[in-house]
Amino acid sequence: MFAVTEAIGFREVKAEILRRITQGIWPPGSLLPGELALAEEFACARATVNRALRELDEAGLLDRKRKAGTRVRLAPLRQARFEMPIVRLEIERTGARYRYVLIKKELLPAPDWLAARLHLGQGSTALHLLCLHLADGQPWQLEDRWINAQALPQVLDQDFHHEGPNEWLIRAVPYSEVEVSFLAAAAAAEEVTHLGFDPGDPVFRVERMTWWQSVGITHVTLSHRRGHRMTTRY
Amino acid sequence: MFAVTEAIGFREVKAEILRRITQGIWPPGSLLPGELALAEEFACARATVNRALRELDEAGLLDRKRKAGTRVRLAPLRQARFEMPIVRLEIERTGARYRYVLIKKELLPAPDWLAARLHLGQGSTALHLLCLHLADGQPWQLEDRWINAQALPQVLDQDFHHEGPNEWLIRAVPYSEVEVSFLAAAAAAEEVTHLGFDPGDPVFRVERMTWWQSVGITHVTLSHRRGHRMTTRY
DNA sequence: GATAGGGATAGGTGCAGACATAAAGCAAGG
DNA sequence: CCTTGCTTTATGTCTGCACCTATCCCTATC
Repeated sequence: MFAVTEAIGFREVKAEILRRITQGIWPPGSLLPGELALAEEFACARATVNRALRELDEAGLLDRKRKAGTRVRLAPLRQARFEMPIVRLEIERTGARYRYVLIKKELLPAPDWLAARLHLGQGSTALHLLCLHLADGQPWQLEDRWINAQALPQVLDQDFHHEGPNEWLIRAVPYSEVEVSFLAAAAAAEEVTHLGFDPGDPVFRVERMTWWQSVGITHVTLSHRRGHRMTTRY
Repeated sequence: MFAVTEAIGFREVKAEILRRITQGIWPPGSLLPGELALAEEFACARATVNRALRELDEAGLLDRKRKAGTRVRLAPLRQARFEMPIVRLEIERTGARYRYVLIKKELLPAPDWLAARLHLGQGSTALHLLCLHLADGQPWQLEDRWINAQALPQVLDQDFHHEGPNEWLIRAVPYSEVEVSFLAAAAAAEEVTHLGFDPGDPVFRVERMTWWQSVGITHVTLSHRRGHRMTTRY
């Protein structure tokens, strides 16, 4: 038939609005036209404009309030998003051969710091695991994990000699809340022994805690090999 | 009139689907009913189901493909999102008094490593700045910044004695691409001098590079005070 | 002048229907 | 058996419409 006018998609609307923001046509703090006006300008439905604006809002570039309208954020919210895949996949993706070693496994009364952070009651017991993940035989990541044995009695049936607790937990246990921290620390004894650091060397650590409906499930400290970086691009 | 049946919102649909996933009703890898079937079950429009599913997909819990349908991810994509506010706001939010000091400002030929990482041509010049951000008089963050002086000639008119380059850049310069890295490093001379570290102490560093339409704008290394953690909860 | 009430407005979300598009899977042909 | 191409189908997206709700802001009142 006749050439149909290209349908305007939310991506195009989003791109154009982004352009106007980055090029200063709509400077920081300024008020954007209403959704209806934009829909008219772009010759599309308001829902399309809405989605574009909503995504830019989520990306931290806009500030939207009912009745007040949509404004360009004074300082764009800067955020970084990191993917943290399972170690095995991360290693295999580099082309290296993955190997896993269980170094220690012990059932202990939960230490105070653990009880406090996971909100455990007095006298709780926890399974403590120390595991090493290797890439082509080289130490890659040391995993120091505590698992709430009350909340997860089935954990005692696992031997964790051939599969890390990480992958088992992901498969077997849901979580509702997570806290992740990144930090730099001086290499401790176990990091010296298993990752080849010298005492006091800077180590990049990730700490992760998870809860399921307010009950603490697990706490893990992941220590990375020398020179490890967590990088993201967007 | 008569009691109107509560409209089903995408949040409710999302919550119910999430419940079925976390409680194992729809185990990892399983195929969910189609959007149409779900819309019928929840007595809502397909668009509502679509939004719920789309958000769960973005959260990394689902894997959606046209024609193939929607599946529960075998391993939920684990991701962490960090907000990185402007240092001043971060400090003021803790209730502390913010202070900023310019330590060094020099115009230099871009060093090779910088030229390589920002894709600068031979013989480029760059403005090098060293700044300290303090909270209640205590060093909080050391900012070691390089700015492409070719791409941003107006940077030479700034004196940066009363405002950090960070805030000026945010206000004045757009960017199209960003790379952020987190890492642990041994304290270097400047970190020892200005942040009170002992030589070799572990320092948490953030490196950030930005480009505007493929031309490098700035590279910054942010070194944090002792014990700094980057934390997120979700 | 301070405050409480009441539009008017902008975004938030819902619905039903339509077409677009990717891709799985079957079928025909080599 | 392998490749190519078609059909089918689930998701992706858009359109218009409607109603809800938070809020700004103006006005009436104390």
